[in-house]
Amino acid sequence: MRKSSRSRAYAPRSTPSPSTASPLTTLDLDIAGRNSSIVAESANVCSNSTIPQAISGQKSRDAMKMKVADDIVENGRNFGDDLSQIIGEVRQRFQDVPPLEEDEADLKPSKAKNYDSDAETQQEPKQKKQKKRARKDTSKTGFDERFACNRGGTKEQIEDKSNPNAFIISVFRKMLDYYTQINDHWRRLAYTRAITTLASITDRRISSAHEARELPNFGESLSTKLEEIVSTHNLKRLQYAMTDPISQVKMLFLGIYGVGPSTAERWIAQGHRTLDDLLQGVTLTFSQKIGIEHYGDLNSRIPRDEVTKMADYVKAEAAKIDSKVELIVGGSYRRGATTSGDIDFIITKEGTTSNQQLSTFLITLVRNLGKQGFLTAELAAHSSSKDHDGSKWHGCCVLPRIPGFNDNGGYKPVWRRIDLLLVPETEYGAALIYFTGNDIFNRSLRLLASKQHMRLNQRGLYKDTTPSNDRLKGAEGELIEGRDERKIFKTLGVVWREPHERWC
DNA sequence: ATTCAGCCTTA
DNA sequence: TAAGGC
DNA sequence: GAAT
Ligand SMILES: O=c1ccn([C@H]2C[C@H](O)[C@@H](COP(=O)(O)OP(=O)(O)OP(=O)(O)O)O2)c(=O)[nH]1
Ligand SMILES: [Mg+2]
Repeated sequence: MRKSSRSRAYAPRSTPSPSTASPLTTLDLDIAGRNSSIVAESANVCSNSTIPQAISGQKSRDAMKMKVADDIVENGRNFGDDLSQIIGEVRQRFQDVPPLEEDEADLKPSKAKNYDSDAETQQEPKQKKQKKRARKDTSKTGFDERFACNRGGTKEQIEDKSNPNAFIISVFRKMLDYYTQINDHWRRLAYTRAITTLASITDRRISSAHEARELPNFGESLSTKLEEIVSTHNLKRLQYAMTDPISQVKMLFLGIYGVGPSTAERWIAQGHRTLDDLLQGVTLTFSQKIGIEHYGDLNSRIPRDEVTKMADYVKAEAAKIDSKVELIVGGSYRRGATTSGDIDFIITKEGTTSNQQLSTFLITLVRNLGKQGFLTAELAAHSSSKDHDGSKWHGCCVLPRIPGFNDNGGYKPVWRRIDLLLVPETEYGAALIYFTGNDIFNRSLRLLASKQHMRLNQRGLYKDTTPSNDRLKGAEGELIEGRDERKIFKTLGVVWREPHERWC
């Protein structure tokens, strides 16, 4: 059932020929890439934390250089020089590297380890000071500022200049970046929240652990770190994180589309340290193969004007199939980003009430775009393999040569990730919220909904069947609204925010 | 000890 | 089901 | 990592 079920339908898995990186012309596709976003985490909290293009949670980032197999050439050039050096270092120092201390895992909370994962945090078991700060009474206003969705934020204000604790924030952000890359889910959440707290303080400087401890979202560990930052102007943990060879390798592996914390750590445990090692020593999934093959492309950002070109291309093709179908570019593009990690399309049509009514269109669109060489790989697509109503299509694409636009100094295909989301008109509003994000905004909004005994997902806002009662997705709950974006905000008591104000 | 959003696809 | 991703 |  593995390979067989997968292959049928429209497009075979792609046949990316490493050396021949020019998808166009080849009929049918070779699909590849897609993005891998590690995006930020955290529910409430946010204000002006996470960064759009600067950090953008993407796996990219400077440290993301990589070394690819010699036979794999990206854009005609073999890249990986400096990375090679880093890797080389890793190789050597590898032998006497401590067993990667704790775990940093964000896996299952199952085998919870009690001991602090931070060596430096080892403090005496000082009795917890009662920190039962009175929580904000939100019952009256119905407006809980602890939720990021209620604070909003624009990509501009992310660079909060004059904040008395700006330096502390900057260091915490680096820690956040680190945990984002290393994919430590919950620490990311914790740091995001702490940063939000600090960012909201505009009238004073926090300079001691004691002082910090009184703040929301600041526990023992973060308070201690804050003091260390203020007093020593440095943070050992960060210093270590940035230089630890194993962490670097983990980040390298996490940059591969289709590789998460579990796989990355397993490979490291098995002794792998470079992408070469992986190509030769492990069994890769289809996505991972493409992830490695197009490591550079897929970890690079897409300029806004290029996203626009891609959108035009796809829309034009869609119009030939069914002019009534509407395509909206969501994601960071809709939020006004100057660069995006991928391109996200919402596909809808007036009068539709189910994905099935759109699946035929999708299949045709994908087939046509594949024939043209625009789509180059299929990474996930329920729609094409099953006869039911698949709701999404994830793959890769390459913008063809456009004279005067991307052929300066010669055209070279660049693989980009593309996501298509099928949306019946009845779910348009909820889907728009979902696909516009950002992710933190969404989570905040959903958390807020749940606290009001409602459930928000990409299809709609539902009235739940009691908090404890259900929990089993069997109980759908009653649909409150799915069509209108604004109504959903309103029902939740959240002030309307334009897409560009949803950077959390 | 649990929760931190909620859902879809792949292997 | 575990893992990865949106 | 923090709150409950
Ligand atoms: O964990 C996630 C990831 C994404 N999304 C939503 C919000 C996001 O805006 C949209 C598209 O996902 P994508 O990964 O493309 O993020 P983006 O906001 O478009 O940023 P990028 O520029 O990296 O593509 O899906 C979530 O709800 N949860
Ligand atoms: Mg996107």
